[in-house]
Amino acid sequence: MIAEPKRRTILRLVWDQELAATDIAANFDVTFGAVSQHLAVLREADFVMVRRDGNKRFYQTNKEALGPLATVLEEMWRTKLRNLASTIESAEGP
Amino acid sequence: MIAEPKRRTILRLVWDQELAATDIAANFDVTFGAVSQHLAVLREADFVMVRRDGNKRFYQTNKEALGPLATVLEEMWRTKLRNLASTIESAEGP
DNA sequence: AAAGTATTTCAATTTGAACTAAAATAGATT
DNA sequence: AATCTATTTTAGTTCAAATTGAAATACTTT
Repeated sequence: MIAEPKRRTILRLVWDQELAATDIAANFDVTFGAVSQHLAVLREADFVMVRRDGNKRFYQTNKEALGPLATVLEEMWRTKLRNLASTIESAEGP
Repeated sequence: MIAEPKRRTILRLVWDQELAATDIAANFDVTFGAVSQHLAVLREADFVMVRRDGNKRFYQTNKEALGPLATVLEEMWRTKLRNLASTIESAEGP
């Protein structure tokens, strides 16, 4: 779930700012549709909130729904734990 | 890589003792070949050392090659971080 | 209303990892 | 040398998840 690196990146992108789906998608080199599907997964897990404004949908991380994971992720991005998850996921040896 | 639970279990099994491939495989309910392939992955990453003794190959975790991951894994098995990795991998929302 | 922009959803494809079964390698035992 | 035990390797299968491309939905602008 949050193992998927793109989804973690998305959570980080909208961690403390809203971004429209387009702007989120701009950060990846897969199709808009693919990103939209990642957003759907995050939405279903309630890990992001969506605000509709006219045409656009603004996403933002729902830290509360993340519970203890919120702290964990913040730690990961901030400290020496930064690469823990991705290391564990994808460590390829020295 | 180390995201794969069986591989983490293997590292744990041979964390501070040597075990022959057979004995490692006995801990899983997949075929011997499958386990051997996990061992191959760990070998290629240099995360395990192999000692050949006659017929058998004795495996043991190469903590040094793991670097900081060694500590992280030990922590995971010992403390509240226990489920961090698996939580991150498989969190499915509230 | 027609055309454009933003986004989601769907069906089909691709990809990659793990698995099985079987063949190959190699040392040990009879 | 033939067989047995231990292990790896290979080829092919399976399965889930990510991706694509296209169609569908919905709001905006002209």
